[in-house]
Amino acid sequence: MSKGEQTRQAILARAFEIASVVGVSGLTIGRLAEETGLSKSGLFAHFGSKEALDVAVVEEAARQFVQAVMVPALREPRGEPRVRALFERWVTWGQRDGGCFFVGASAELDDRPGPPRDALVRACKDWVDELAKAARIAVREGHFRADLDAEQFAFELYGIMLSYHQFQRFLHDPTATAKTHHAFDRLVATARPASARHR
Amino acid sequence: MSKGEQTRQAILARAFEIASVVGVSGLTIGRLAEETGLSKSGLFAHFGSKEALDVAVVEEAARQFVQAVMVPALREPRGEPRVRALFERWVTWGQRDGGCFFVGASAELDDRPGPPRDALVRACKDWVDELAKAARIAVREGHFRADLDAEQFAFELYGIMLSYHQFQRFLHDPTATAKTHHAFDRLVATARPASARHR
DNA sequence: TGACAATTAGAACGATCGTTCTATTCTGTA
DNA sequence: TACAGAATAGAACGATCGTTCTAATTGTCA
Repeated sequence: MSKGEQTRQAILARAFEIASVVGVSGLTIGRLAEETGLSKSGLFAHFGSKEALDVAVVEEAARQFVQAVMVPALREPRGEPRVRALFERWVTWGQRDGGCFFVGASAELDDRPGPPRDALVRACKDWVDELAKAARIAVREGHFRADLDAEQFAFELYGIMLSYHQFQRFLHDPTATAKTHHAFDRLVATARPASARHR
Repeated sequence: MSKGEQTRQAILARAFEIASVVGVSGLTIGRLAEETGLSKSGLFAHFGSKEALDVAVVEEAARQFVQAVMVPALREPRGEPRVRALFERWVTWGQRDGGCFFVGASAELDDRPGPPRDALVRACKDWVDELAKAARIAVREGHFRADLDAEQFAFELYGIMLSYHQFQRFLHDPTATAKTHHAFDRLVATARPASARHR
């Protein structure tokens, strides 16, 4: 890895952390230069524009998300265990400083068309597809009932995660984590075949 | 209403619209002055600081939410119909320009302590309490089962709404509305007494 | 109607934004 | 080791941010 790519990577790592807290547009080239020990222009040269930096930050976030959530969860056994692992690691991911990058960025960019938004939409869609796919596998494994709507399942799972974020990080509800797990357990219980719907 | 309060109100109405689209910190005094036909300083004098303006915008949003969602829904019959009305009007509220103000503002302010955040938290908590209260009434009316956890119900309802917002406004999923209603129907079905859990 | 207060405009402030130059320092290779 | 190109620094740009003055205008009530 050349010197340039090396510092570029260091910049993005810090940029991702900052943007998780203050948002994509709250991330400023001046502050980022300060915190990485570079000059504004020196840093700027790595990206060419703020918009390109934003895109790179989104891609860095997606990269880290894959490493922290998807890769480990996909090592779990197919079916319900994997669905549960995906969810658990997702929740853990949302506990880092500034909360889930994607939750904040989605709300920020939903009315701002352009490359950064496009990159973020792609990442989120991939994630939803991954959740639905895991649910379909659980159906195939017999853990979930045959007529389960996997995309509907992903939609509702996503909602639980968003609600967790809202109650935990914003409302500071001390029972947020407990509510989140109850909601997940309830959702999974109704996804199981009628014969296994105990709990 | 004096001239001052009159223009102040006109400013806030426009400010709320703008902030719904570009966020609270995206709302700029210069732009707001431009769109209301006032000078920057003339407008500024009504609030004294940007932070005070932000608080006023949050309060204006809460005022409009009460009028558009809560007041009409509370005229519906107690129990499940009222729960349904609250949810339906909530979804409709989220379809205005820029989506639900509170969804965007919550993500924006969750890491920014201060009066604007405090005002927003109060408004959101009031709303969660209202949802839980409606669920408790539905229990009392016999529409929902006696051992229902009303706060858990409100948590999950909130999640469905947030997921709707994400899938509709951000991911542009054409089935977002259908998924939202399915999720709501499923949630309500599991809230009903076992004897009435058809559907 | 006249006078006092409330309201608005206009100009300017320092700070910071993204961006563009030019110049300097560093790195990798022949 | 010398040289070409990559990487970084520094200064400056116009624009816009929130804010503070002072001055002019307008509304309100005796």
